[in-house]
Amino acid sequence: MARVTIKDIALAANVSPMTVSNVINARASKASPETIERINEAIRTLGYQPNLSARALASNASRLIGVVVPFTEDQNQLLLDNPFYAEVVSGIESALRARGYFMMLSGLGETSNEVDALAQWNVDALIAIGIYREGLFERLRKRHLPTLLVDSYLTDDHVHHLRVADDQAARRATEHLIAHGHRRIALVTGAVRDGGVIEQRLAGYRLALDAAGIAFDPDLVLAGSVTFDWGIDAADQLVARRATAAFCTADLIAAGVLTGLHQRNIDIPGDVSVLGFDNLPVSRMVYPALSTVDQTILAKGKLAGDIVLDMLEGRKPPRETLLDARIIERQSVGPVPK
Amino acid sequence: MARVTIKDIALAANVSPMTVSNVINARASKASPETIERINEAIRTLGYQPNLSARALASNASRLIGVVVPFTEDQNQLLLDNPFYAEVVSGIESALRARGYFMMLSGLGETSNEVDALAQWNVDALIAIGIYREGLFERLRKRHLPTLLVDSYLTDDHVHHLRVADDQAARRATEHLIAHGHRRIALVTGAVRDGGVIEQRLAGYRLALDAAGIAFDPDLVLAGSVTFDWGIDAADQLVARRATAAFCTADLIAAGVLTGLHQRNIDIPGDVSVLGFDNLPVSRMVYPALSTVDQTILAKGKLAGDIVLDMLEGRKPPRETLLDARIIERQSVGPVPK
DNA sequence: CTGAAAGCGCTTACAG
DNA sequence: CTGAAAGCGCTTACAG
Repeated sequence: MARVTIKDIALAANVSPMTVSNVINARASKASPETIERINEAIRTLGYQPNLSARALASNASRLIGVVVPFTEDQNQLLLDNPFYAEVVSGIESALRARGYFMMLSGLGETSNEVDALAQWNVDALIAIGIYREGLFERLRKRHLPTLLVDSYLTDDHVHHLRVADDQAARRATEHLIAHGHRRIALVTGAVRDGGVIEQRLAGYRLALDAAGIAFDPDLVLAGSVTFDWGIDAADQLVARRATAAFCTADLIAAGVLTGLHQRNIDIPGDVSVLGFDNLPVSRMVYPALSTVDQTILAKGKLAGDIVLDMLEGRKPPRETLLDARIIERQSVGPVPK
Repeated sequence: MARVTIKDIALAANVSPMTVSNVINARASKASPETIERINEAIRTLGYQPNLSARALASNASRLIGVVVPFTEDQNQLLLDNPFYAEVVSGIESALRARGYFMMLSGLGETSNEVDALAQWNVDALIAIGIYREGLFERLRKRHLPTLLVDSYLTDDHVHHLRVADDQAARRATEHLIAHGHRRIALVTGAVRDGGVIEQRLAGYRLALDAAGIAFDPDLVLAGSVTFDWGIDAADQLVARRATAAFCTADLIAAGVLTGLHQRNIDIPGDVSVLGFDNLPVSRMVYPALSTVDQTILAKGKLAGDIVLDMLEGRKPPRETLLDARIIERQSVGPVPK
């Protein structure tokens, strides 16, 4: 039982292989209704499955989209430490699947060449999530692949962008805390990097402070990494610096802050208010339930998929797509203690 | 700048394309050191990248592994609702990448034919996670693809298995609760299905009860779904049925139970003890930190990748691989209240 | 140690 | 509306 090919179908339906190809690819008006019916019948009875490698080779288009997610060298896996990635990827996958494309997912290290690997499969386009390192970016731009950068501020004429309006979102978040009477508001965050998302959020935070006439205190910016453990550590400094509220630029960090605060028997939000960012599922699971900035991650992923396919199908989506974020009020933010 | 092919290399190095092919594929002893050096030089300067579609077509092997994760029809995305999948997939991806294979990831619905899609790409093998439905299984077995089932008890001669020793793990978990003096121990779980993992855990739970001389009470088995929300609801019944401890067959459920209990001002573990299963990252983030059964998910994913590649490379791994699970003690389990 | 030839399963101009 | 031919970029026996 060798693989059934287009030739077998052609034989069975009494046409040439090329007519079969035309019918399969729905190039209408290229075959009579009867021919089409005969061919489809043959496809059904013989159980024909197109060979996509062959198609990709011949047509120079693969219907394959490469998705790269950064990972750090020391922990060699992706998705894991931040559920954010899982959710974006999930959104992308469903958007692609809905439109008949396939996803090739790869982690992307600092030095290695996973992008090359994807290129070898002739992916039609690339979606890169959270790329900020210039080096990687250079590597990406060398291939003239249609590329969508999610959550990156690196600029280039040949690249499309999708992100939330980070400065605005951070500004609103900070204002939310100010509206509850807080003035000593810490920003707990990952590393601030050029071209990264956190830089923008820091700017939004400062804008809100300025507008409220609160002096910016660099000691209140606690930059570490986007991890639960960093949040636990940051709780110490929060207390030491007498902050009454913490705006965390990731729910993962916020969850850590909550845990760190519990360990010191500090009441949330009685003593300290905590606001997150992302609205990950985990934000509902912690105690107290975390107030956070919703960035509709899943929708973002789907949109990423759709934008990239629009690019491929010549629908010229805008170079930059900005998503709105809104605050979800739960139990972790309250009025400033007297 | 057309694509540089094997021919270009051959031309530049003054050999035939087939020698280039031999060198690229490291078929040793097939070329003199000088030839090899000349070819590699040409590859470097011309920036040659093999076309994997062409290779797959010609060699009838793709180095592509299909990974399918079930999703439910109503919510059309994968990974999302259970971080467990994200972590397994992450493990698989890194194992495959380390050995030069690629992962093709797809959601798998009840009725749809994503497996067909993967087959069209000529994946060399399939890893299916959490497949229990007979229908799907039939579809899988029809293709004579090497297949590894993760967390499934469906049996078939042509399939390999990887899972934790669920009955044993559940038994030990229940015994852990019994050792703390509990006798009214609820089992909070997803739907119990033939060929599913939960069936086995239920069996282990009963074994532990029997061994301790505790009568099995069907009212104490709370079966819903593997979700946070189900956990919240289950908390009500826990109270109504006067359970002093809950063994949850997933951390996600346990997180919900914690939240539901908090809403009723029930102290954990003072009034009710809660034990989870999985040791997801979230189990550290909830309050109190969740005692749980560690099933080393990431390692499991890596192992899944390695087993499948061993199969492909003719190393004949055992048909069934069983993982051990151990209990991680944190703060959610305590002595039975007097 | 190296090569000429055929073929993997498709699609793409080009004809008719 | 349909077909014969060439080609996509590789690999695989088979020779020498």
